Amino acid sequence: MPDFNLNREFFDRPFLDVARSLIGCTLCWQGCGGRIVEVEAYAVEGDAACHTATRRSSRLFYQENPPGTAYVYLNYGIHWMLNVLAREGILLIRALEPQFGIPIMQARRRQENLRALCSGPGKLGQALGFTGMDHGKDLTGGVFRSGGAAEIVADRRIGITKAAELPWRFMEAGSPWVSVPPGPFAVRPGNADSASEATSRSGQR
DNA sequence: GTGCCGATGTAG
DNA sequence: TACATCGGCACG
Repeated sequence: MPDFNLNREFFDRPFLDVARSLIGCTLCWQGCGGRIVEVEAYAVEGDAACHTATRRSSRLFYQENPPGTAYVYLNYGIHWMLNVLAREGILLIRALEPQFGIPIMQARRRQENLRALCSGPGKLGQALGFTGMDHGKDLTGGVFRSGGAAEIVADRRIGITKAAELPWRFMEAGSPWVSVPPGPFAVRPGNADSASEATSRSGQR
């Protein structure tokens, strides 16, 4: 089984490729983390939901930092969101299967249930202890490591109002650790007939 | 199970 | 003012 560090070259690829590749990889931050099962992608150009569309400071940050840099920000005044810069895009790490430092994460979350530890970007940020102090840090030094093969499902992004129809929320198929399971619009990337796939999926519900 | 709602910081 | 969210509470 391959287990190598995800270096600068890994993140310096088209951001959608990086997003898909991250599923099944490992994230370990100061002893806490696990297997990544959900990642959302935002395009630096032409994506109304991306911070770069409305924030000059965000565009500047993207321009001044290389792929593999942490983009951490506070949302709703409460939740720290972990993102990683990639080529032409920013990737939100939304959920992972807890594997490392579980007692510490349980303490930070004040939550015993493993399913509730990292199943959402806010929970993940709290469990791993990310804060604004980590904004701008380099994550290519062993934080991310490759994992085994993963079957990918793509669905619409959630929690946003602008450009929400883009199928840029990537998950591991069948994973019980995601924030929200794939819905009727979910597709397997690379499937030519996504519409019929979505129809048959919704019909099985 | 569903749905509403308040918390709380900050960029624009 | 609008958020890339979450947990608690009401309901039944």
